[in-house]
Amino acid sequence: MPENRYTRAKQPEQVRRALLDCAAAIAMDHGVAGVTVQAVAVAAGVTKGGLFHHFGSKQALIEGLFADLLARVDTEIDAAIEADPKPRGRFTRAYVNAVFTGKAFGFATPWAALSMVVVTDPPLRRLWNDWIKARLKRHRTTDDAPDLQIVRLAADGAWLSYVTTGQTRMSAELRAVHARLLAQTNRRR
Amino acid sequence: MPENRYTRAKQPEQVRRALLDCAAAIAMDHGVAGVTVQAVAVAAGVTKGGLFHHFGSKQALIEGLFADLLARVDTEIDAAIEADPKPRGRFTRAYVNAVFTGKAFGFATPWAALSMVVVTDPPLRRLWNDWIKARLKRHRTTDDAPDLQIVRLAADGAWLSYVTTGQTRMSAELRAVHARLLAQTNRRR
DNA sequence: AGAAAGATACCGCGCGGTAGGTATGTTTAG
DNA sequence: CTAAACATACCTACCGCGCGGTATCTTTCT
Repeated sequence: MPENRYTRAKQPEQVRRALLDCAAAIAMDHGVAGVTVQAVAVAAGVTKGGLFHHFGSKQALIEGLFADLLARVDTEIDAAIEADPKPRGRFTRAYVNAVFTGKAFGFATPWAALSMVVVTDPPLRRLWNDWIKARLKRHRTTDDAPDLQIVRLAADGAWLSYVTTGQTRMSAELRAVHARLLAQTNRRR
Repeated sequence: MPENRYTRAKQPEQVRRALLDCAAAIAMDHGVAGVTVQAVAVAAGVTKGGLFHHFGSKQALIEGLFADLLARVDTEIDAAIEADPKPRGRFTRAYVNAVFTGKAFGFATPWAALSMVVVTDPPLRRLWNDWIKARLKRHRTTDDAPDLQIVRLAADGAWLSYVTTGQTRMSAELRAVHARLLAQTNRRR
């Protein structure tokens, strides 16, 4: 039964998306170590060779995934900022909300797994640093204050705590922290 | 030239220590991915077989390293607490100082590399969770307050920020955060 | 003598990556 | 209009390497 396997519809865009999404999904529930070229390829219904056609190396795949995630975060945060009537702390609030309840890099997202390799991997680290640096510069008129910085750091810490506990749902304690941090961005100091 | 290779002085304690220290050193400047059984063994001047005599598996080695680090942190924090005259926020202050300037798991320690795998590795995660949980319970009379929790979270966030920037020295900005967090533990609320 | 400490040699596996083929699409010459 | 010519997308099969781990032997300590 020599059924021909070369019958795939050619939709490079869709395949690329599928590869990215599958990589994210695998990173999410098998850990970043589970993100092997093979696994991603078969999950996307493609072979390894096909994957390497879109991404020249595993590194390229990871960076692509990372960039994609950052892009989503960007749109999410921009939307939140635009909807925020109060100038001061706009970005910080958007950031905190993104971390705690965001669809892009909140809890229970591929971000959790990926951000770990960010620490290890210099190229990825650069991408992240550039991103946060650019955002801070862009919002320096509304968010450049020591107390807001601490709020953002605490959000990072909360996120880290959440990740290390490995819970799937957010604890009441963390929700309380969330509320408290938001309040802190509104308080006059 | 049949030079005899079995000339090692037998000091198992020292070898064990060397293995742990070398593993830490490698994790520190080659990343956690560089911590291979072979690399650790040769760095400690031992063969793989020798290593496996002390640690039955790689996992055991990692856990041993982790436990060792935690023990150092413990003594460091205990000392700091004992030297602190003011009851409220004792542990939080000790924790913050440990994170920012501590010898055990401050910046530029093997902790940076290791803490990343803590997130990934369930057994290690348990060890960490148990540790912090026990400490918090132990100091609940002095450090169980929402504002102190936020201070600790911010310290974690600062540590994360430091690690992701990959700097070897602490920036002036982070030093300012350090001071600010310490001050926050003393403030009456 | 016997156990602990360590050395040597070897294995299987799964990984990232490559080589070369075959379909499907797009452009262009007659 | 059509068919050759080329480019893109994807597949199959394979490779080398380095890893964690094991089996077995030799030396040293008590």
